[in-house]
Order: sequence, then C-alpha cells, then structure tokens
Amino acid sequence: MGRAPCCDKANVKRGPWSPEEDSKLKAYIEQHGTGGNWITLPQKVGLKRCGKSCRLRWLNYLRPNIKHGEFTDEEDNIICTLYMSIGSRWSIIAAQLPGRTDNDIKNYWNTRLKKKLLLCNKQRKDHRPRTGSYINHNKLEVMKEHENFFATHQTINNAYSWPSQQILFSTLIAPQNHDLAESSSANSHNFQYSSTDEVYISQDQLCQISSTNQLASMNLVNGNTCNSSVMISNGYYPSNGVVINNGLQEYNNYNSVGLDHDALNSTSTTHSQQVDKSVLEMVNSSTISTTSQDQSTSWEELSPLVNYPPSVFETVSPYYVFEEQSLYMGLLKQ
DNA sequence: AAAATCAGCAACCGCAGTGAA
DNA sequence: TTTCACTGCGGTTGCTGATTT
Repeated sequence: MGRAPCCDKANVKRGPWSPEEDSKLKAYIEQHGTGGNWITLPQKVGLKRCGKSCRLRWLNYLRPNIKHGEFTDEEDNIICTLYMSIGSRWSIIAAQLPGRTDNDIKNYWNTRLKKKLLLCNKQRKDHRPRTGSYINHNKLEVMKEHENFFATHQTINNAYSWPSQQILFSTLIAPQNHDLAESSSANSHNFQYSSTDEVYISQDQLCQISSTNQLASMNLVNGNTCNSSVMISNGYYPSNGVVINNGLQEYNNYNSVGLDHDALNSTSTTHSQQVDKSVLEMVNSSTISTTSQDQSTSWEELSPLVNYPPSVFETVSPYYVFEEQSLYMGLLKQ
C-alpha cells in the first residue's frame, strides 16, 4: 500500500500562481503566520492549493527579504566553494546566502554557474602551461596554512555529513604511512597495521588524527555518518571505490588518479548528497587520461575559479587538493 | 514569418527525517 | 515501541520566452 497523498490532487489547483493567490497567501501569513501547519493552511486562506505548494510558494517567492536577480561574484564563489565541499546540499548553501533560496541556487548552478565556470576556465587554460608547478611553488605555504587551520578550527562543524564522493574533492594531503605511525604513536591512537605496511583506521580514528595532525584532510573529520572504514596508504580508498593517490610524497608525480567506473556509473548513490556526476566525469576525463581529446570539461577548468570566501571559512573545509592540475582552492590566488 | 531549439526557472514529486500520539 | 502526519529537501519536470534556423 502506498503512502496516502498529502491532499486530494483532483481538487487542488496546480501550475503557476496567480497574483490573486499570491496576495491572499501573503496577506494571511503576514497576519496569522503559518500556524505551524501547512496542510490546513490552504483551507484557512481560501486557496485550492496543496499545502506543500503553499509552503513552496511562500518560501521561494513570497516571504520577505527574498533576493531575486543576478548573483554577485562573491555569491558565485560561495556557491562554488560549498558545492565542491558538500555537494548539492542546496539548503545548507542557501543558508550562507541571505535572501537566496535553495531552489534559486540550485537552478542557478544547474543552468548557469556550471557553464560559466567551464567557459571562463577554458579561456584561462589556453594561456597556462600544463604543469603543476604552481602547486609545488606554494606547497610550503599551503602546509603552513593547514597547520594554522587545524590549530584554530579543531571543532569545526561536525553537524554536516559528507558525501562519499566528496572525498574526491577534499583529498588529499594524506599523511604518509610513517607520518601516521608517528602520529599514532605520539597520540596513543590504536592503528592496525597490515603486513603490507598499509595503515587502516576508522573514521573516528581519522577524526582524531585530523585534530592533531595538520596533514590530514579536514573534510574527513566530518565523515561521521559513513560507517565504512577508510584506508590511507599510498592512496586513499573510500568505500565507493574512488581511488586517489596521495599526497605529499608524490607531489610532482600524480599520474594514477582514477575513479572506479562502476562507482561512477552507479545509480545507487545517495541521491541527496552526491556530487554531480557530470562533475565527477569531468574529473575522470581530466585525470585518467591526460591525452583526452575533450579537455573542455575537466575539473581543472572548474576549480581554479573558486576562491575561498572568508564568510564561509568557519563552516567548511577550505582545502582541496586535487592531483596535478588542481588547486588549493582559496589558498592559491589566481 | 514560422518552426525548432534552447535556456531559465517555477513548481511538482517523492523520499527521508522528525515528533507527537 | 510503533505508527503516521507533517515538514524539509533535492531531483526532476514542464512551461514560457528568447534565440536560431
């Protein structure tokens, strides 16, 4: 048996709202509030609309201080940065942009911002040599920033859960094996060592590392809803099969970054938390094969345009490292 | 000028989480 | 503890105006 519908669909009006309906709803809510019950609201207002429809109309259009129109560059940056960090969690992103609705931001990303980023960076890319030298040049600076960051933001934002694919974007400055060993020893973590000198740790342990070792990836601190364990060795192996080589050791020699094809094509990814597959595909095409004919949609083209705005610094991890062509978003100024 | 295509966006749908009974 | 009504969210759909052919 299916779930009972929230309203009698045969007797509710659907489609675009008329100005009369808008003013009725607006006037009623401004005078009486929602009463905490959207389902009964249409009756009270005298509208033949579904309660959910009323709620949506109010939240996305009628409520005070809604901002419409062009997004500013700063807003663009915030959206991009948060998207790369937490994926398509539009309500959280919207919370960083007063006056903007999640629906607005979602539409803006899907129809314009993604394309805008691709286009802009394609132009940039034409004038830049294909080396990762700028990353190396700033390596120490970034490490220093990491150190500072973890020193001051150890309790950052445990409220979020991070999509598994997000690891793709947030890793990797993974500790080397011996770094982990030293870290574990120094901090009394109980790591399990495999015979192949790989280190297996749980999410909790990784969380502990992250708060004490500035080299660990910040985003992993928040993997608290992921039950699987993770492994850091020469690469990082999240549960979804995405494989990314680390890290500091191979800074100049990234060439084995890849994505598990099944994971990439899987339709079973958590629908509300996945990072846009098209973006994953961009990453895939730009990292697995450096001879790809179509480099117009690579991750390389998206990430450099994203600067890290101070206003969200307290909320999400600011550091993203992504193999040879990627940048530390927000740390390496263009 | 008409038809086809594209882009933007409002609205809908259905799932998951929450809290009250 | 279970059930269920309700809310909130993200993905998707489809309408409309703009642009291209």
